[in-house]
Formats: sequence, C-alpha cells, structure tokens
Amino acid sequence: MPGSTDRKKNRLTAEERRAAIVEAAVRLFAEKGFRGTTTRELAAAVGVSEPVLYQHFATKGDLYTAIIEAICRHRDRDRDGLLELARHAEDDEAFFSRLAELILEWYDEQPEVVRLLLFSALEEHDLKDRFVETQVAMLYEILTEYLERRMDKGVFRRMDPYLAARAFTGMVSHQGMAKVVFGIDDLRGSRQEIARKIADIFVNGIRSHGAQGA
Amino acid sequence: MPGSTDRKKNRLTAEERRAAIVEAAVRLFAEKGFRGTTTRELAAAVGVSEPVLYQHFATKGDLYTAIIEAICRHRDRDRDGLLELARHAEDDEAFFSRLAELILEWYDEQPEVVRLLLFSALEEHDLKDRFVETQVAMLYEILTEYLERRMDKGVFRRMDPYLAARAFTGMVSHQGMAKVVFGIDDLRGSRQEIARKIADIFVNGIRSHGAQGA
DNA sequence: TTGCTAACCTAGTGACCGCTAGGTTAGTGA
DNA sequence: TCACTAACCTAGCGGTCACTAGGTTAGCAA
Repeated sequence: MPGSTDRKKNRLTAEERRAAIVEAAVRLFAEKGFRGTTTRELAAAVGVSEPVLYQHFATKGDLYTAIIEAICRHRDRDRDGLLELARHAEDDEAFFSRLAELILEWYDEQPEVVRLLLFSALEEHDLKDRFVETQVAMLYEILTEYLERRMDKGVFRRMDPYLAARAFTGMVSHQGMAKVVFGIDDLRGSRQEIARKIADIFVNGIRSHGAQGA
Repeated sequence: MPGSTDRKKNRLTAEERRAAIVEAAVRLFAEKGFRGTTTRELAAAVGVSEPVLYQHFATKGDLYTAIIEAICRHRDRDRDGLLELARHAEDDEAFFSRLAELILEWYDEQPEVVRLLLFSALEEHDLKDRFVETQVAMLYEILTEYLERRMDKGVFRRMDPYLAARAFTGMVSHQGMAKVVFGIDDLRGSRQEIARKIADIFVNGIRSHGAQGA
C-alpha cells in the first residue's frame, strides 16, 4: 500500500501531492495573484517539477478552481456556529462584540484568504461570486434577522436593516482590511477590546433613545 | 507651432500624446491590474504603436509611476475643502453626513482609482504607500481632531479617537467597496440619504448619553 | 512648393509564459 | 530479489511578453 504514514519517503501518494500543491498555491496566489504566479515557481514551492502539477490539474485555471472549492468547503463549517450564536443571543453588546471578534479573527488568521478574495474580485474570477453568494449572504441574513427582531421589540430604532448590517460589517472589516491589505495596525488594545469598542459604538448608534445605556 | 487646438490632426504634440497615454493607462490598469495589462493593448487603446509609449516612458513601470503622480496631484486639490469643512462644522450630523457623502462620491465617480489603489496594495506597488501617507493620513487627522474637540466639550464620549475615526470611515467606505469591487448595490435611497443614515448611526453611537438626540 | 523635424510605424529581439512528449526511478508486492 | 507501476524528471514546444533598431511621414516654416 503506497503512501502510509511513513516519513522517510520523498515520493508522496497522488492524494498527498495534490494537497501539497493546493496548499502552496493558496500561499502563492494570495501573495502575487493568479497572473503574478508562474507555474515554475509554484512547482519549485511544492518541491517538484512542473509536469507533476499537470498530472493533478489540467490547467492553471483548474488549480485555481480547486483552491476555491477547498476554501469554500472549509468556511462552510463556520456557518452552524454563527447561526447558533444569533439564535441564542440575549445581550446586544455581547452579540455584536462576539461577531466583531469572529470577523477580526478571520482577518488575523486567514490573511491569505482575504488577499485571495480581493485578487479574485479584481481579476474577475469565480471566488468572488461564490464568496458573496455564500459567506456574505449568510452573514447579512443573520444580521438583518437579529436587527429586525430587536426593532420589533422596540429596543433598536426603526431603520433599513441592510444599511445597518453593512455599517456594522464595514466598521469591523475595514479594520481588518487596513491591517491585511495596507499594513496599518495602529490601534491599541487586544482584538477582543477593539471588537467590544466597535460593538459599543454600533449598539449605541442604533438603540432607541429611551432604552438603557452601556 | 505644432499641436494647437486644431482637431483635424492625427498627430499630437508630445505633451498631448503623453496625457492620452496616461488616461488610457489609468483605465486599463484599473480594469486588469499592472501585470494583467499588456503594452500591446495599451498602445491599441491609445491608438498608436508600442514604440510611441516608450518615447514617453522608458519602461512599463515608469508609466505606472507617472499615473500615481497624476492621481496624487489631482487628489491633493480636495485637501483644502475638507479642512475648511472640519474647521467650520458646528452640527455633528451635518459634518459627518457631508463627509460620508464626499467619500461615497469618490467611490461613485472614481471607481478606477479605487481599483487602481487596491491592485497597487495587493501587487505591492508604490501607490499604496503614497496614498496612505497623504490621503488617508489627512482624513484621519481631520477626523481625530474633530472628535477630540467634541470629546473635550463633553458632547462625545471619551474613547480612542483613532478607533472611532476608523469605525466611521469603515462604515462609509465598506459601502463604496461593496459597490465598486463586489458589484453589490442593494441599498435603497440616494447617496445623500445613505450618507445621512450612516452619519446618524455613528453620531448616536459616540454621543454622550446626556446629550440631545437626533 | 519644398526642406526639415518631430511624431510615428514596421518588424523584429531575447526572455519567459503555460503546457507537454517521452524517458527515468523509487517503492512496493510477490 | 526482481518485476511492475505510479510518481517523478529532462528537455523543449509554440506563443506572448516588455522592449528596441531603424525606416517612414505628417505638418509646419520658409
């Protein structure tokens, strides 16, 4: 049986090699974009020759598609946790603070996915649409649902829930984008503290004037 | 004297041709990025042959630098108007609403500059640093100054002015980014109305709880 | 009308791109 | 030990890239 857990081999099984290629491709495409990455340097990063890439992926574009699939599959697992959080949330500050923290965490821990997504949007690849249709749509669904529920209770002021949702995600992800894309990281405090402060501004901004303060 | 206002000529003066090249380059680089744009299609877009490009710019990179200069010079003219706005502002809602409107206007009217900036940041070109050091720094200077002034007066709550400034610009520019980069434009209402609603959320979010409501 | 020159073009250059034909070898099962 | 095969490599294909040497011509001055 080829390719068990043996570490002495310098030949991998097809499955292992494929995974290694995808991993290196995510790193390189995130760093230099699709057009900016050559199959030569990709092969060098994996530690094999170019034809090995083409045994697993017919074209460079197919490799890009495979990466998209891998990322989307990985991110779909976050879905359930987020829905759970929204359903059982009772304290507004705590809910938005936790949500902000999760988003900031994403920027911190997966900057290569953020860059990949931006490259994809600018270069008009498919990841953009896949991402918007699944991840973004889910986040907005959760947010607008929560906001409308609290508006109905009179805790939040009546307003366009989509605008409010975008305002919130904007406050948070702009912070993440500044760090990942522009290298600006000048805010004091931990990720949790920053998330809490942003949530505080937002919740106070949409709360009915009669309701209790922070 | 060559190259006056005559429209029948199909030969331009060096100055006119140079300007035409820069104009076409801004459009193409914004659409497809630096790496994604070839000198062939650039020449075709201008309506000349490739060597003409190289009579004005020694390399493709030099042309990119020239574009950066042109954009930065153009945007520096907005500086005075913004400073004026901040100094004489009395009504908080009006100030932040106007500021939001100006930022949204920028995304609407110069989407190619936005894309150029993002490409530049991802591809690690110079426009990123030039932009951050001038435009972004100026905007944050104006915002933090205004915020600290209002905090001193007790109208706004005490908080990190940089975090508040980033939260505000985030709310606004995330909306612009969604439209320009991801093609999402689902909010109802005019640009002015959206700006007003965003400013409303922000000002209520940072105002002292004893102060007057909207 | 003609001569001059700045603006332009044709026709390439070497380098590197994505991709492939065909040969080599490491690791396994018998 | 040896044969088999899946995993690998060397060498190079046609095409396109950024860039250029050297010739052509439009448009102005006289």
